[in-house]
Amino acid sequence: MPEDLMRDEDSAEPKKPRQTRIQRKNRQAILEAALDAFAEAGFRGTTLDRIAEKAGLSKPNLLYYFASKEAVHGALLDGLLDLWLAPLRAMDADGEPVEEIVTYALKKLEMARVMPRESRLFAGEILHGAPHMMPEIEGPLRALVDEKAAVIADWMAQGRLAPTDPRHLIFSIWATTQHYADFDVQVRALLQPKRDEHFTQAAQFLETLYRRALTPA
Amino acid sequence: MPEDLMRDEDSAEPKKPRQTRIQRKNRQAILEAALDAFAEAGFRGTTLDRIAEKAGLSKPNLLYYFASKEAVHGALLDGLLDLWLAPLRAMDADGEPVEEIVTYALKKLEMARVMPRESRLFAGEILHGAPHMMPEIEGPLRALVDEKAAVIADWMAQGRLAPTDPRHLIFSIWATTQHYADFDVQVRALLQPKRDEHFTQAAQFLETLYRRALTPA
DNA sequence: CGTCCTCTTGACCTAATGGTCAAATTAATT
DNA sequence: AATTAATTTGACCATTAGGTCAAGAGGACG
Repeated sequence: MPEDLMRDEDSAEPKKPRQTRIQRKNRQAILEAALDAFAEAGFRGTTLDRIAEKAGLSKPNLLYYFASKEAVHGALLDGLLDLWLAPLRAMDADGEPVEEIVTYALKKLEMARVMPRESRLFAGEILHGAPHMMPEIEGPLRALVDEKAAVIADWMAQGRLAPTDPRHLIFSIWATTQHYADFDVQVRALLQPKRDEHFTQAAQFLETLYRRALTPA
Repeated sequence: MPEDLMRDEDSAEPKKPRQTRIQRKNRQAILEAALDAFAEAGFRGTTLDRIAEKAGLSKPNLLYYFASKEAVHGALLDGLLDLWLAPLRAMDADGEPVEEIVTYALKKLEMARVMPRESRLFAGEILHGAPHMMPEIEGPLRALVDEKAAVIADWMAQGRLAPTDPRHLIFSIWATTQHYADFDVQVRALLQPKRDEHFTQAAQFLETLYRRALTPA
């Protein structure tokens, strides 16, 4: 999974592979292990030994691939926002407004289901003040939100969507969908323990919620 | 604030004060400082020295009042769930359904505004698997949710509320409201930096959202 | 005002943890 | 096969952090 989170230095110029076979494999294993660990216990709660163990390496060997614990964390975070926002980017100004938004919410829910670790990693980062991600949030994220909020506002102005605050609408979609990843243990504890069935219910609920709230009178 | 989170041993039998004036003051200061610290940096990211410093005590002195870091954390968590669920408890089966739910959501939002630290403390706990709170979640919380879900289901059966999944409805209220506390830095980074004005907007948005989605056709 | 109990602290201990390093081992390359 | 470069690791180090302890300072009260 963290494949998506790894910056590939040489995407434009495949001059020198730079990454040997072994390197690629081990970096990969480290990021995978770290994602697991960080999502579970947070940055401070995760030890290098634990990551190394999960990755099947010795600690010094891990540090041969990443300069520090921070570096591992940073590598994970680097690609995360992009990955996370892909569905929002895909929201099409030329589509049918209600469908676009419902689709967005459902895609986001699906991501929460398939990538709960990424969601938790992100949640932890924001919860503790976004020390690493602030620039990306204030830059690209804000730009994207501004853009899409404008699209939604347009739809509303055209009467194709019941009027409400576009930004808070987006927040509510983030909140309701990520909730199923970030508060997973709580959700599971409060529902019957049928395997992931609740994601289907959640999808139905959210579709109903947003369809009712946004379909123009 | 953590006054509410402190277990008062002697509520029924005021036999022995047990708590001296100094004790009350210092325990209080410690919990207040710890709430700040834990909410900001999480359990593992918070040091006893930091708490002691914030509380204006020496570390050994802090440990005179609480046996361990765990104990401080536990003391904070102990009262938290009760405090957190008070608004849901207040939801009245005899009230007007839509109003009851909208009121609940708005109360919850208000709590997120007034007690963001408590919200973050809770979020961190759940995010990392609820190691301390699981019993309370599976016990009292689940019971309360079951009870209120039944009330909501009743309302829906009576046609006084548009039908949908009651539990997921509750989750959505938790998610959308707590989002403003837990993801505060993100919310602020994406909106104009007007002081807490966004809580008013959020209230309007949420009221609209739930009113539209729940008012029977 | 002396005694007992509460409170406070400086010094100290130990375990955990992030990180280093030189030496050894293994893969590439010629 | 030899040489070079990449990879791996055991031993080590320094710092941090949770927690202890014995002794001292402060308060309550007969």
